[in-house]
Amino acid sequence: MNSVLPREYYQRDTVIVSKGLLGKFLVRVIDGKRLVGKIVETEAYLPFDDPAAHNYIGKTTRNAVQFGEGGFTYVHSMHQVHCMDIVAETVDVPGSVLIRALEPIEGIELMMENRHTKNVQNLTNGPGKLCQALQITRELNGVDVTDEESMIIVEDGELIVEGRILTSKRVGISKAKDLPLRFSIKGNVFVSKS
DNA sequence: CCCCAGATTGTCT
DNA sequence: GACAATCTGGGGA
Repeated sequence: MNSVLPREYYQRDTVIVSKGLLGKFLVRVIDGKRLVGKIVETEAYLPFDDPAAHNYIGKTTRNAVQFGEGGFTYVHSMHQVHCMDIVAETVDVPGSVLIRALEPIEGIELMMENRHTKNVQNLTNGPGKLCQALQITRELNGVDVTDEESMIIVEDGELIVEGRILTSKRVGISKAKDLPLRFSIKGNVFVSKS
């Protein structure tokens, strides 16, 4: 088993954390069973002056966790679908990293049940899909991913060097849509399509 | 209390 | 590639 990434890992610039989380393992523990996916695609939502970020309108009940310390989950739902971020930086610096796609590693059978499909490439290749596969709902908002006892943790994995990172425009937003803040592992087939 | 926009997905053309 | 499905939080009246 890999070591859990420490708090300090997240207390850095949002873009640095977004790139750094590529190749790391997202672990969801359900009844002692581990569902594991390697993070292959992320997007950065900046702490300030980012009109596409949920923090742009200021602190609200929904986005409050973004204004807290780094290393906690931020789960929200829209269009009857859930999305999960991991909060970066520190108190009152509300940057976050949207987890857009995973490569399934462990617990694939259960992910298939949750997604009602046996197509491995269609299990976790999108922010809403991976939340369904890992049973992530908004009760899991604000979970500490640096605590081994949590139901969601992030474990150390591969270091993806700059040359293997594909940088592109963020997906599915209407504001600040041209900023190059989407990061993925070049050539990985589990990266979301659109 | 009502209205609306939104970090999506699956399906149909 | 277009579009509907249909939920939640925020903001204004």
